[in-house]
Amino acid sequence: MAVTLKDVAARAGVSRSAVSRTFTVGASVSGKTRAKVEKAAAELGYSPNALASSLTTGRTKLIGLISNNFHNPLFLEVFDLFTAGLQDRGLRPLLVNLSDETDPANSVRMLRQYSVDGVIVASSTLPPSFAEAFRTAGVPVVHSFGRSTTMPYVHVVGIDNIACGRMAAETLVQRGYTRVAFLGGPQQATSTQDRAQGFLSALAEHPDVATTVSYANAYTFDAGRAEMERLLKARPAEAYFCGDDVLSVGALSAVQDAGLQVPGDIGLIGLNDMEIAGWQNIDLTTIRQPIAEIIDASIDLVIGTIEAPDRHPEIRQFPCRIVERGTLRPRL
Amino acid sequence: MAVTLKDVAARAGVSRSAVSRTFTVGASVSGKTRAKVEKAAAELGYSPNALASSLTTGRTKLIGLISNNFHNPLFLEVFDLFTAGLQDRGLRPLLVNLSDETDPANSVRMLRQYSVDGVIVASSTLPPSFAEAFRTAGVPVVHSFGRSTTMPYVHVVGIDNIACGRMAAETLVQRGYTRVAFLGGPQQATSTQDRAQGFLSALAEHPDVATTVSYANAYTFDAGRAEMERLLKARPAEAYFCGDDVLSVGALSAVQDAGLQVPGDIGLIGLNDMEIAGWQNIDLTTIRQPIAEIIDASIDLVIGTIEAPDRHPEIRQFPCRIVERGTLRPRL
DNA sequence: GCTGGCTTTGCAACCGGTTGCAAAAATCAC
DNA sequence: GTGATTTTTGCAACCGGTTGCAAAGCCAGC
Repeated sequence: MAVTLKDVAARAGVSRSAVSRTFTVGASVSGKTRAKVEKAAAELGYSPNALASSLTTGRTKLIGLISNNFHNPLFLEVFDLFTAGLQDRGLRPLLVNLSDETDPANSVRMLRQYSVDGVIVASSTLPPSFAEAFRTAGVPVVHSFGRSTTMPYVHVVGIDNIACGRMAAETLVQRGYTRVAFLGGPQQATSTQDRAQGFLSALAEHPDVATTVSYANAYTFDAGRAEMERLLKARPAEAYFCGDDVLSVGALSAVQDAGLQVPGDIGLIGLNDMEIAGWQNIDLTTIRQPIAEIIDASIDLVIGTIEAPDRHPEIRQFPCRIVERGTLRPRL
Repeated sequence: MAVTLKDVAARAGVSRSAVSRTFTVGASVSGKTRAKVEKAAAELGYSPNALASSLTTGRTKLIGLISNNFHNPLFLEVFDLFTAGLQDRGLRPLLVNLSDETDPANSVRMLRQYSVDGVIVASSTLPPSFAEAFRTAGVPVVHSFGRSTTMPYVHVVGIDNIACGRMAAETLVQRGYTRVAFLGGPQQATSTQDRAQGFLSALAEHPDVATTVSYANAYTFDAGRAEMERLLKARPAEAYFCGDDVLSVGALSAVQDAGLQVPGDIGLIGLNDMEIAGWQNIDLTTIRQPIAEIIDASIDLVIGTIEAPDRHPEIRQFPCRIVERGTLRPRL
């Protein structure tokens, strides 16, 4: 059915090696045979079998892209950038949806069966141990949007969540809010833990500002809305730093439905700057996470590690910045 | 580095075939050797190389998942369901982002290099010819969310866009609107063409209802908003059927910003029922597209075609239904 | 025309598996 | 225990490529 190396060799009247060589860059072939081979290949519609060649070269150009965030609109942008970025570099993403299953062993095994050259774990909620399982199995791996530890065992690319928490706190203080709160995502998510820590530690320097903390049980609209509804029953804070943008939008809708004004009665600041945050009927003030840079760096790191497997684990953190929109009152 | 069949065979004291057989279901192995092999495999941490075996079996269990919709939140749900559904059936999605490149030849070549067992084209904007290129190349293919023609050349799974247009029209008439409009997506998208056709043909039976048509230049928030802003400058219709949900939300935001009430002054009905449409601060009345069914059917069809390549091209259409929310006034 | 150096070519082994076939082993019937 | 039948096993060839190596081809210089 499919046309192979042998067919082309026969047609071109050369050896199989000659054909193989014309399709490997940097191999030694004379102009004459190359021409013959290319002609035959074109006539037969031949294109080399990437999988077969991977057997000997040890490279499949397949990259496992693992995520458990299939409900956060930000991740559509993430997938867009990852797939486009990998393609541009001649790599192919093998997508793994981890939503249900949480056992890393399974994913490790499966991705090794397909001998992926490397793995990118794109998640802010998976524990570091997940990505580490790949390293242990000898697969180059980078954890994107992960938590940075001081002694990383794998590459981690992302933002400084503690600094973001601090940035949110300082922004709220600057805007003159005196009763502020953190509305986090699930408490076991490292991203939420770090954001809370940064937020609280910055506010510790402002004893005049009252601070509270609570957690939604997921990074979802419904969870954010439910938690905010709960908060509104008692005396709410003047401004909330929400764990992420979807959560913020959920909270926003609860506030509006309660008949309160944003940012007049209650201020909100999110984190991520997903596309939707800029939609004029959402118009969420938020902290922008530079996902394009994070993804670029992640791809570069995974490629670098494929080429030099013993490369030392690296942390790459990208600065975030506030995107001013309509859910926080202006600077005093 | 990696442990292979040979290593296991040596350790278990059997031939390579014996090892291969214990890992192929339905092969003839005695309980005794199977035990020996499994023990050795476990000790060595062996798992078979799927790519190597694909060489002889001709099956990679790789499915190309091609899309150009990386900016429509609906497609995050689509990717979620596709990846999960494929995984459940032991298949792996090789994701292809077609956003920039539009030449099918390239994708065909690339996916053949990776000898995918089949291809799913998930897009409502790509022309039928795109999916057909795979069929011509001998690759099992199904076009999900595609246009159904009477004489299909490939499997097409989706909804009846003409019927949806008609459903929208009839709904608007039932609600007592007398000046209605279609606000389509890009005019060259087959989905928009069909929805317009259904909408207009149904309204042709209601000569008392004034009907207009216009098109946004993309299925995006900004395009929907821009087009609605333009429409609001003249005397707008009483109700709009928008090409899809993102477009609707864009239009919605324009209407609200103009100080008009929805559904009081202007009614809106979308199509898709993406998750966000149900968010309480969007609360979009829309026509629900049963994506889970569509995706399930797509996967079944692609598997069926892998098993029986000469299978006749099939059309599978799933019924849509109205999801009542807050952007259309109630039935009179 | 011959020698030496460099390039090109084909052979054959190999990558990690699968599988048809025939021999060996186990099972069965008597 | 014997012969016939069935099951299990290993050999060897193959899937579609790559690559080290040595032979062949080429060209320059003398």
